[in-house]
Amino acid sequence: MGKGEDTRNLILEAAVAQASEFGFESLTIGSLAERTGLSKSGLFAHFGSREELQVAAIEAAAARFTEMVFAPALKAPRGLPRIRALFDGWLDWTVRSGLGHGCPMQAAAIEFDDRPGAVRDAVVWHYERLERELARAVELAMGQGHLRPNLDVAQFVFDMLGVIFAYYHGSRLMKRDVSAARARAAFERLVAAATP
Amino acid sequence: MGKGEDTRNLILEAAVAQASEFGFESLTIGSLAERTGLSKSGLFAHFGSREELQVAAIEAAAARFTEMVFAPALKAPRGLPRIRALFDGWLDWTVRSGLGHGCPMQAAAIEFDDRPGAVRDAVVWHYERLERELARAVELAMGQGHLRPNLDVAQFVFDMLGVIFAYYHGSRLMKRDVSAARARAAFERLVAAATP
DNA sequence: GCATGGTACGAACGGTCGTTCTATTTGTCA
DNA sequence: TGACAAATAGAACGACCGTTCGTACCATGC
Repeated sequence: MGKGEDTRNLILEAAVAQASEFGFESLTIGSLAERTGLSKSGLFAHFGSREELQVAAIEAAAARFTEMVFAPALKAPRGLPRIRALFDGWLDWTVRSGLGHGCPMQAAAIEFDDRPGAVRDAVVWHYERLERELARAVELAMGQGHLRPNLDVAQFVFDMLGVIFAYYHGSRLMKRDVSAARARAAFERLVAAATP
Repeated sequence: MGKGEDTRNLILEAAVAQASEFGFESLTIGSLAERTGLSKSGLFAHFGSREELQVAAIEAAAARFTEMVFAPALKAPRGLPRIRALFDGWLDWTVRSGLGHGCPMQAAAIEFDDRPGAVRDAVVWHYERLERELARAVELAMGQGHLRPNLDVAQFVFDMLGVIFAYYHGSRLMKRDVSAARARAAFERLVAAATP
């Protein structure tokens, strides 16, 4: 495909980085044009509107998450090891992605949770997919006998999300180095309560 | 004090409501002027800058949280009942406050976690206070014998925050009615693991 | 009843916003 | 290489941004 595709990907890379630091509301045509060295109209031509640009940035962030967290976890043996790999990868995927600032998906989730529209729909869609995949990994672990068979899967996913969110809060806002250790401790207690 | 104080409070009430729905980045002089029926310059005169307005809105939101969550919980007997009161009040304080949209403090936490400045400082300050008060309540419960004496207080606070954040995620973004029940179940498991 | 000072208004500033046009450059393929 | 399409630039638009300034209102204390 043409060179337009490359430019588009370059723009989205810059967009995800900027959203990680300043949120999706900061994704303006002008600031992204300056960041990428394009003209406003040249950049705009790749997307029909600002909203489409934001949606594309969500998709790009989700793709990066899949690549950085899910794909590596699939290499771990199914069951508890894979769940651990998911959790570990989830904790620092933004840093390993070179984003170095907050998780863009969570930023989008907060920014758009009360704003109906295409962006919100995209965020919800990706979180549903994420939680579904997570639930599937838990069920696999139950099938392997790593987790007890009467485990409430949705509750386990809920609890695991809580640990991640508390970690983001502690590390990104409060800048506490101890947050990673706290998150791992919480996760281990969660697993211990779910083993047969 | 004069009528200026009243107007200022009216502005801040509108600001907190708007931040609950659209975030603190949406707090523009123009939109708030229209919302309150004031002129732009008339509203602006109450604050030296937009940033000061945002800080004042943070303070107002924090004051509302104290009034709606902490103050009622202090009426509960110290120990576990008070912690339960804090948790219950925390879950739906925005609804009882007439905000009806997301928790403004969490929105501010995400929006400003990577943006140094007065707003971020205010957010961090209030979360530190909140977690300190929470830790004090836990210590009181340990003193009462409701929680085991070797409990890791900071870890308990971390876990409790996680439950709250997971609840906000489930109820505000994913619009799942079951989130409150999941949050209560998670909290009860947390308490059960912390009792002597 | 009148001065005084806090309170609000209206107009204007330079800048940025998203978006729309029309050119112009650039890349691709016969 | 030449033709044609894709990709980018440039200028302009109306709207809104935060902020400043000069002026009017209006409540209060004498």
